[in-house]
Amino acid sequence: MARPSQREQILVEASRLFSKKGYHATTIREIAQNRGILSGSLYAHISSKEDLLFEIVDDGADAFLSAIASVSQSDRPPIDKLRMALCAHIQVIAERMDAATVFFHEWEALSEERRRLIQAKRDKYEAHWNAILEEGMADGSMSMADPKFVRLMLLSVANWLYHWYRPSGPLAPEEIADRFIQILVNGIENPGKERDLRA
Amino acid sequence: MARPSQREQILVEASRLFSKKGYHATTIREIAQNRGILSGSLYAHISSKEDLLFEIVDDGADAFLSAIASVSQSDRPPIDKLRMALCAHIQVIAERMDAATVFFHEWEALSEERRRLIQAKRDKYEAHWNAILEEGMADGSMSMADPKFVRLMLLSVANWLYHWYRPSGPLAPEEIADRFIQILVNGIENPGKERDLRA
DNA sequence: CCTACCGATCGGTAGG
DNA sequence: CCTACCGATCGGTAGG
Repeated sequence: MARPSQREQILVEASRLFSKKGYHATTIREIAQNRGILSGSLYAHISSKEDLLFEIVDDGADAFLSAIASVSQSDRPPIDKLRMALCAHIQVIAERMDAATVFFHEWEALSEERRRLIQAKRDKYEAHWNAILEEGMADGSMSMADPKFVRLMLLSVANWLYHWYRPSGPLAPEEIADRFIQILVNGIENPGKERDLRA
Repeated sequence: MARPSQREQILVEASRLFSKKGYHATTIREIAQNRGILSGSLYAHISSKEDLLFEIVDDGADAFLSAIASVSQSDRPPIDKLRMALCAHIQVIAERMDAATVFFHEWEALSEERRRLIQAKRDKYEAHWNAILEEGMADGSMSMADPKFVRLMLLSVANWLYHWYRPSGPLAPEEIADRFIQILVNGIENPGKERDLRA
């Protein structure tokens, strides 16, 4: 990787500020100042503040999509795919916390046309998860009354990471994924104790 | 309930706009206009825009806390408490979607002092969940390697609701809670198929 | 990338 | 609750 261009560095700085303060609360003067230039000079590299937001959010959507695409294409058993998909999702967030925060927090600030574009990528992403769960039901390795809620549960847990994950924390992304999968796969009820006897 | 005061109606309108457009993107002129008055007249009812945000967020925190407090105090079995706590959480969000969205999305826009106040209430809320899980482990009805992650999973799922729940949707809060609890309690692995044989 | 600036709009106030 | 307004700041541009 060559040294990052000024444009790339502007994007990194915008991600940082948008994630910390929010899109609307961040001024282009702050972004410019932190890059050592004046606000007017920003416009030699970008054409509008919203373009900056769109590029961050769209890059994020692509990162999630390409991570799960490679998992979907593997020929591992479905429960392994589930673990790999969750791990990949967590890694995307872990490696770009700022962009992930902007992705979940600020994508609705985009114009309607661009919002639709991002929504389409989100739909595509969810479809990958659905496919993994359906495969698991088809081969008998998974059993669930409501796959839609399992997917919702998985993505809720995976997405919520942007609220609490810290790269300096004690657990690597793989370990976090393992713990969630273990809970989800086995459940929390103690098999030694019959539920029906307690009611 | 008597007719709501102008102040209460301003809070409702502010919740609606803050949740839809974000705190910083909402102007006090919009709030005033939607209440049929001019922006300057707002200040007869509130003292600042941030006060409006704080009141919404703080009311939300109190709603979550009082909902789980009544569950904690009941003498039902821990798994029932889990279901009740999740149901109560979902109901708080369902009954005040706008405030819940502002609570999760905009609380970081508060001043540091007020942010600390809200954080303290969030910590207290999490402690209630921990207590329920610990009770379940103590009486043997639940079994988990990592209670911290079970709590994280529960709260991730519960909190993510503000992204997708719609009061007009097909499922009542209780039904949503039931489906999540069923997945979490029983797990998704098909007991008829041994995991170790597939590796 | 800077100088110099624009029209618009922001949260908020004084005085009634 | 209105009239009338404030200082500050916003995103963005023209011309170099």
